[in-house]
Amino acid sequence: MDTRTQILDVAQALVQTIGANAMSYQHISEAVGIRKASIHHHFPTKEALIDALIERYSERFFGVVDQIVAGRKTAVHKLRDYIGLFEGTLRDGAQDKACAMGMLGAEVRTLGEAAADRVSQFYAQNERRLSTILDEGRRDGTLRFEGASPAMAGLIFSLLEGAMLVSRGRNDVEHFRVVSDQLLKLIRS
Amino acid sequence: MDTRTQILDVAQALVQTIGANAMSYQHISEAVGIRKASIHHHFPTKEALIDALIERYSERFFGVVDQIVAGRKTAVHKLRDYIGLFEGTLRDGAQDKACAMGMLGAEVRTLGEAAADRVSQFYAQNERRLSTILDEGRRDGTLRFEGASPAMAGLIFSLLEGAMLVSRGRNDVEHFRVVSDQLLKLIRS
DNA sequence: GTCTATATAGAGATAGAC
DNA sequence: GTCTATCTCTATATAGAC
Repeated sequence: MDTRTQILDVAQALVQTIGANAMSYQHISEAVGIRKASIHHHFPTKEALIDALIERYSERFFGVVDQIVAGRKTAVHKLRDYIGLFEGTLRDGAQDKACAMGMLGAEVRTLGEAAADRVSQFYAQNERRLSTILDEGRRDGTLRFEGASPAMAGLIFSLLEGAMLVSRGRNDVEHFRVVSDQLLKLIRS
Repeated sequence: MDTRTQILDVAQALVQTIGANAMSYQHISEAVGIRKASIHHHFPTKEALIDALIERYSERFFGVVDQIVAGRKTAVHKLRDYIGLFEGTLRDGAQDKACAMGMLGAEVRTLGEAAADRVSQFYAQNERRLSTILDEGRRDGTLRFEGASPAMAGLIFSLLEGAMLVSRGRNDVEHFRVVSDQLLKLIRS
């Protein structure tokens, strides 16, 4: 694996566990096995590293999400799969990882302009995908809820980000499943 | 106002906007108008400052929450008031502030043990209060939902924390209201 | 592309005068 | 209780050899 990828992998894992502000070149240097100065060859500044990390994370995430949305399952199954992405992140590896974009959302006032914009877009685009699934659920009869789909999509996305945050804070990964199961109880036909 | 209180006020506002890791004695020093060294007289370490901040924040928060819970309104109105606490924080002051405990939740892996414990307790205690309101709502007939009250309480708390995070990330405070209104549409009788 | 060496800034923290 | 002065450590970043 090339060094650039290794750096991004380590940096992303650090963002997902301790956040961008607590992440340092020293951390990355030790984990990758190169000197701090060498990181600057691949990413001239920390801001550039974070920007690159966000771009890759978004691209990958929507790659998976769009596959779910375009699939042939019923809407409620698509929603389950979507929720599974978040739960999978929480259960990924030894350390419980948060959504990188959730962590950066908390730190958004300390990010550069480009990064802050991308975080905002990530949220809006997730809600758009969710809204599509919800509309489909009303059509195929697998989902039922009061209110408009975009508002419900906003609720679901905030809920999933919040549940990751709270589950980690409680040191109880299972809490995420309790909450997401409760969501499905509310909107499943 | 005494210096200790001023320091706590500034530190709390900083945690709520940029987070504990981005907050420095330099920031506090400038805002309060004393030297960095003087802060150490009141709080020997940053960890002690954060611990004190958390204790005060929790105490104040539950002071208000318990008044809401103990009031004579219907459960749905109590829930509205509870949600209003979060929205009020978001709209407090010029800068949009997050819940201090939400910010610290994101940073929980970088906190000391005492602080991490208190964050965890804050979450659990909020859910307990919410569960009480939800039980009451089923009794007084103002709330209706599938599933158990503790699970629903977990959902609501994660939702509110997540909605604050996402609303700030989207740079759209109104988003919080859209989401919280949608919640009420789902569970109001 | 990675290294050593270094620059510069800022962090949290301490000692001791007033 | 606040100050000046200083310490130590770590942060991001750069220069230039290999």
